[in-house]
Amino acid sequence: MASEARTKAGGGRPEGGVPSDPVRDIAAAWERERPGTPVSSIGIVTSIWQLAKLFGDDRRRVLARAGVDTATLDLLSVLRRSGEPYTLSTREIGRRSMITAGAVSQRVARAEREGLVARHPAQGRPRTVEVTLTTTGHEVVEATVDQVLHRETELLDGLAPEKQAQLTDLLRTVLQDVQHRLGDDRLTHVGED
Amino acid sequence: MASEARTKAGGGRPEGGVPSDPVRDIAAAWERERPGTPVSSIGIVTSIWQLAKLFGDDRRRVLARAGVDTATLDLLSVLRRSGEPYTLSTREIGRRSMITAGAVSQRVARAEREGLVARHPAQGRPRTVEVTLTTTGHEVVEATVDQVLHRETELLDGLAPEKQAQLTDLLRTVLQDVQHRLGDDRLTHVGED
DNA sequence: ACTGCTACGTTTAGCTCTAAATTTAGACCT
DNA sequence: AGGTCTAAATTTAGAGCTAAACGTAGCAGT
Repeated sequence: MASEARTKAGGGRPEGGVPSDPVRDIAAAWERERPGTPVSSIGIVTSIWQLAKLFGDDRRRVLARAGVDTATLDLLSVLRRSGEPYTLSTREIGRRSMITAGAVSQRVARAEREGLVARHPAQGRPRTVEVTLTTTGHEVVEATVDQVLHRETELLDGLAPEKQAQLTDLLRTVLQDVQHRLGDDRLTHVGED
Repeated sequence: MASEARTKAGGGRPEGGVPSDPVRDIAAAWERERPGTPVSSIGIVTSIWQLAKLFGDDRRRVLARAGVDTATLDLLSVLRRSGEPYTLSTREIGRRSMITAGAVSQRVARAEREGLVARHPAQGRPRTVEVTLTTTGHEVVEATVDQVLHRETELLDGLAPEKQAQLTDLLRTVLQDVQHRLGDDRLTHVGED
C-alpha cells in the first residue's frame, strides 16, 4: 500500500536510477485498486492540470512582487493586445478570457477602483458596456508583461525547440477538438462585434 | 485593430476555410502591438491553461449532478488510490494534490462535516494527523470516478491513439523539467515519512 | 530541568470564481 | 401607446484557494 511514487522509483531522490513518473503512478494505482477503471485520459489530463497549476502559481508569485494580481493582468492584457483604442465590450472580454459575465463585472470593478480601466456605455449598441485601458493601466501592462512571458519562456527552456513545436501543435489540435465537443457555444459568435 | 480571431479565419464558422487558431492569434497580437515581446511560450502555456480550464469546468459540471465538488472528489480519490487502509497524513495529501497545508485542512474539514472522511492523530508520529476514508466516502468515489474519467476519455477521443501517446510523453517531459526548475522543494521529501 | 527551536496542523483575512437572482433598457406586438 | 420579451450587465451567496499568523508539542543544547 501507499506504493504510489515510492515503490522503487525512489520518489525524487537524485540518485539517477529509474526516473519517477508520478502521473503514470496515478493511473497504475487506479488499475491496482479498481481494475477496469478507464485510466487512458490520465496521462494527458492530469499532466495538463498540474502544469497549469505550476505555471499559474509561478505567475502569481512573479506578479505579486509587482503588486498586481493575475486576474487583473489578464484583463489589462486582453485590452492592450486588442490594439487602439484599447477598448472591448464586457461580453467580448468574457469570451476571450473564458470567464463568466459575473467574473468580468468583478474584474472590471476592481481594476476600475484602482484606476486601471474606465467603463462607459457603448455608442449605438444599447445595454452594452465598453471597457477602456487608462494610461496607468497601459503602463502596468508594459511594466509586467515581458517579465511574465520571459519567465515562462525560461521555464520551458529545457525542452528542445523542435519538441516545443511538436507540443504546441498537439496542444492546438486537442484544444480545438475539445472546444468543439464542449458545444462550442462560447466560440461561435467570434467574428462579430 | 481587433483583428485577433477575426482577420480571415472566419472565427469558427464551419466553412472549411483556413482553420482559426486563437492561441496563435494572441502571440501575433503581442508582436503587432509590442514588437519584441517574448511570445515563444504562449503556444504552450496558453493552450495548457485553456485546456485545464475546459477540463476543470466540465468536471465540475459532471460532478455537480452527483452532488460532489471537485475539491472533495480529489481528496477522496487520493485516499482511495492509496489503497488499504485508505489513510494518509495531511502532509502527504497536500503534496499529492499540490495544494497548501491550509487548503488541506479546509478540504478535510468540509469532507469530515459530510461524513466522508475521519481524522485521527497518527500512531507513533507526533504532531501528525491522519485522514481515513469512511464507508460513505468510499461509496462516493466508486459512484463517481468512472463517470469523470470516462467523460474525459471521450473528450480526448478525437486525437488518434498514437498522437495521444506522443502528447503524454511530451507533457511528462515538460512536467518533470518544470518541476525541477521550480525548486523541487515540494517533491524532495517524497519517499520518506 | 530549562530554554529556545522546529515541524506540524489549524485558523483567519482577503481574493477570485461560478451560478443564480436581479436590474435595466431597447424591441416587438397588438 | 402600453405591455411583454429579451439581451445585456450587475449583484449576491457560497465555494475554494493562498499566504500569513497562530497554536502546540517534541527535541536539542546547555
